[in-house]
Amino acid sequence: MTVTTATRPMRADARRNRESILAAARELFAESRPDVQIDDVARVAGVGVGTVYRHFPDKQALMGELVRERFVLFNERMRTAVEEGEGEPFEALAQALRDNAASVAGDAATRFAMMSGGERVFEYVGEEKEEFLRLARRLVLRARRSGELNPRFQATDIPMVMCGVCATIDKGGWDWRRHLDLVIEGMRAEPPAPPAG
Amino acid sequence: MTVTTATRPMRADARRNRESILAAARELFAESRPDVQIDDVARVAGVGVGTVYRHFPDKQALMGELVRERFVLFNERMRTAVEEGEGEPFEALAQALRDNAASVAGDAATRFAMMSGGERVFEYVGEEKEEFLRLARRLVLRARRSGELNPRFQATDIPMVMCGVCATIDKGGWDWRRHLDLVIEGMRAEPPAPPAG
DNA sequence: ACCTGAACACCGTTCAAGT
DNA sequence: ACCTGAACACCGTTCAAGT
Repeated sequence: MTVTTATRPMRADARRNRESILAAARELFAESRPDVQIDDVARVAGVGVGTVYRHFPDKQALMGELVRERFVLFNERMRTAVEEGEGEPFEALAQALRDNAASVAGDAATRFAMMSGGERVFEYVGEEKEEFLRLARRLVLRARRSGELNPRFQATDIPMVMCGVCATIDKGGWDWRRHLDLVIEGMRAEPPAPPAG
Repeated sequence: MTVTTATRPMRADARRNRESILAAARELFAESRPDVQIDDVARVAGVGVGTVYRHFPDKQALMGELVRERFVLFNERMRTAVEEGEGEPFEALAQALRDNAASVAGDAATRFAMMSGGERVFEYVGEEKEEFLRLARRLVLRARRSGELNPRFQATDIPMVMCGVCATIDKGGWDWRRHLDLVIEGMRAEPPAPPAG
């Protein structure tokens, strides 16, 4: 007897509208710098404002869905790292971070949603965030056992550093790859002390 | 013949008002989570809204001044590191970063202004930002010469990593000290290759 | 020279009426 | 069951009138 949120299938037009709204949001959030208005999202999606609010209780929920979908991609990448990184556990972890960072770097809409959407945005990503952490724990544990990962590094540090790198992606002309590489260097275990003498 | 922005002294009541407004802004930005209204700033400062706008062209300018004042403190700390860190250049740099991060960590108002104020906020901090970079360059150069700093680390990486750490200060229950320590480990030069054999 | 606050503009959100 | 868009509420900003 499992408890599932009973989501009966949507009417076809409603489903289409929902997709149009998300597509419009992605387009507008990605392009416009100052801020995006729900009226514009509705217009570009070809629906009334009320329809946007029928699908998403408020603006943050709409942003939250963009973030949630990005997390689904993060998790796919993390799963690949778990499955295929057996041989080089540290490098598998590092490369998953690089790929996920590149993934946000290429998605201005989600970045905007994550950064300026406030905490509430992540309320809509609960399940995916948990799955992310489960996968992170597996990657971290394995890399730690291989001795290449700094033993003080924790799985929860992964979203932390991702957030840090992400925050610097479109500011100050900085180079996020350089930032991430720096962090990855910090994640490496210190090499064993040289043989005495 | 130097060009200075001719700022004639303000009338005493105007100066007092300006200070009240900044104090009110600091108080409100630090406390209220969702967002702060200019009307509230004016009320707490005991002035009319128009007075706020007479002193600060818009909300971002007000936030910008909070950030600017924090940068003045950053720079004081950086100068101390330059002057007193001769003996241990890497540690001097690292400790300046730790102290400045602690400084923002204890100032929710500025943090809020930096994070949610958008790029425009930093337009009001130009001079202090340049001075910060000058000091950063001196610290980095010296630490690099000592051989303790990763030679690929640049002065402009300092605001970048500060921004990254800062972005994670009041989210997700993360530990910013841990985050910064990780980055500092990444900044360290790799130890010389062990003697062949 | 500076202050005030009512009025305006803008944009997130609601809801009565429609299919 | 879902859609529409005019109306409302909220808040940043302006400006005519005041000292």
